[in-house]
Amino acid sequence: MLQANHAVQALKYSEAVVFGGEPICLQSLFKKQPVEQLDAGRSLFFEGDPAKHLFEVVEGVLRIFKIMADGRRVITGFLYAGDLVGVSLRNHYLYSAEAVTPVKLRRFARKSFEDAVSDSPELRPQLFARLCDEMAAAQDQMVLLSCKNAEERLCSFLLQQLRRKREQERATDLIDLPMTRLDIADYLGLTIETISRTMTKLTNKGVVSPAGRHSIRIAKPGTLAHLAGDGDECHDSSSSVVAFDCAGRRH
Amino acid sequence: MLQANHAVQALKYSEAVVFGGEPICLQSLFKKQPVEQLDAGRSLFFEGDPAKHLFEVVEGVLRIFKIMADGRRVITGFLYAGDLVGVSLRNHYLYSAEAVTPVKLRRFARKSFEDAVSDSPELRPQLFARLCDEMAAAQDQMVLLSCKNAEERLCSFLLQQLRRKREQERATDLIDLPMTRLDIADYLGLTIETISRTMTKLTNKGVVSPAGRHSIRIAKPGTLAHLAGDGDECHDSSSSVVAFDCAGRRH
DNA sequence: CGTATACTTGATCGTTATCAAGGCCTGTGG
DNA sequence: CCACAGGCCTTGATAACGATCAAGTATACG
Repeated sequence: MLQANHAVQALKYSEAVVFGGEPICLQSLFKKQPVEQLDAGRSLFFEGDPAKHLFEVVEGVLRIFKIMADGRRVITGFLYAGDLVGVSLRNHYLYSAEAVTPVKLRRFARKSFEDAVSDSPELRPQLFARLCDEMAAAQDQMVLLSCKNAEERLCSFLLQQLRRKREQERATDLIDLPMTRLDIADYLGLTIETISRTMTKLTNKGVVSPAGRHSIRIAKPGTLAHLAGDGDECHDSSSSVVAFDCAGRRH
Repeated sequence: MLQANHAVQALKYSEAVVFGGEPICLQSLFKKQPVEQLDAGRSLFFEGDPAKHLFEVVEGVLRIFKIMADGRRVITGFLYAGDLVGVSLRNHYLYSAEAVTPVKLRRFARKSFEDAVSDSPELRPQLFARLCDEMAAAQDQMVLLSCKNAEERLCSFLLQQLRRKREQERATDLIDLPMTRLDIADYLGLTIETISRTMTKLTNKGVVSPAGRHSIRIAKPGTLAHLAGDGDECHDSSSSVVAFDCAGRRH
């Protein structure tokens, strides 16, 4: 959710100067703010807290999650450098946020942020686009949680990590997983044991090979994509009806 | 998702006239558009289609869904009178939309809508608020799909319907379910058999009593809320840490 | 080096999917 | 008005997938 566009960040910032200090991209808004540090495992805010600030992740990884009445935790997303935290809400945070790794971030007062975005015809569509990306990610996650089995879920997750890595680095097959197995389990709606077993299964199949506890090598990205079960994203509009008729029934 | 605010619709529309034709609420934008009809079961658009239009639901119920590669269907939401369809996207629809019941709706060109909202300092926060509501709904659905068992899921769904009904009608205990069991199943990530069995179980417990195929009486709303397992929405920020420590592990 | 934490593996159980059959509304045509 | 057909729903039997319980192993950190 709220994927990064930080590749063009520096460029946009220089453009901002040209337009008499009017920032052109969302990140440039945060540029003047001091960088704050958050140790691994520390909380940034809690679900239900008054939402006084937004944050931009400068470095590190955050998890955002909800706790159910009986103590079960649902991680609704991980946030990386360039992502914004705390946008999709009104008066109170929708979720809690914690540092997975040591995190560097910039803080922005909610009111000022909203005013700045509201005043700028450049920033508004950018914020809107981010919300839409976040919405699309949320829907993909619903599909995953509704339909996919353990293997498909884990493959989808690994694929997601691989894609993110490839956006910032050419031709990588080594991805790092800074979060724990429990984090992954709570994100995918599974248990740590199932994560562990499925990981072993993928290793035995030769799809991945472990490279330390928080790192993994993707040996067969194609197989991984196939096992993720997203069906190569074939959005043939006319075939939707057909697919509905011969609908399988697996959960 | 995109909950209705239609109670204040008429008022806002009259205010719009005062401000020299500048519409004050999102629905008033659609007021001039002709009402279109869609028979039950017919498609409004397909996932992946170029998103040329937005729609306002005037009457009836829509389902929005995605079809997976193997034909499985995930219903990501139902839309009712006052809801907007097709907002959270960019160039292509994120999901398919079909009429559950005969539907009346108003169409608006995407470009015109975006221009109108972009130009209006009144409309912008309204659209933003709707997106946030939609996001909150999506996250609740993720929690449901991640953690809740069949009974909790069905109770959550029934409670959702009851709340919606009560927003427009005082003290109702009779709700109608225009969608089929298959729709409910695909929305809750279950099968029709499980929906049926759970419904019977709730009937035996005296929590609900069936009133025809597409209608149901909520005999014990309190029990229903308790069984839904949302824990009375107790957002005590300090207790989040405690809850995490004694976290249960059920999926 | 030792301890705590994270992870892996194994055995068993439970919930829900799946397969199968029967019953009930709904709408249609005689 | 009734009979029939089709879809929709319910109920039952069985199986599978993943949760849970339990034990053992590896890794990070003091």
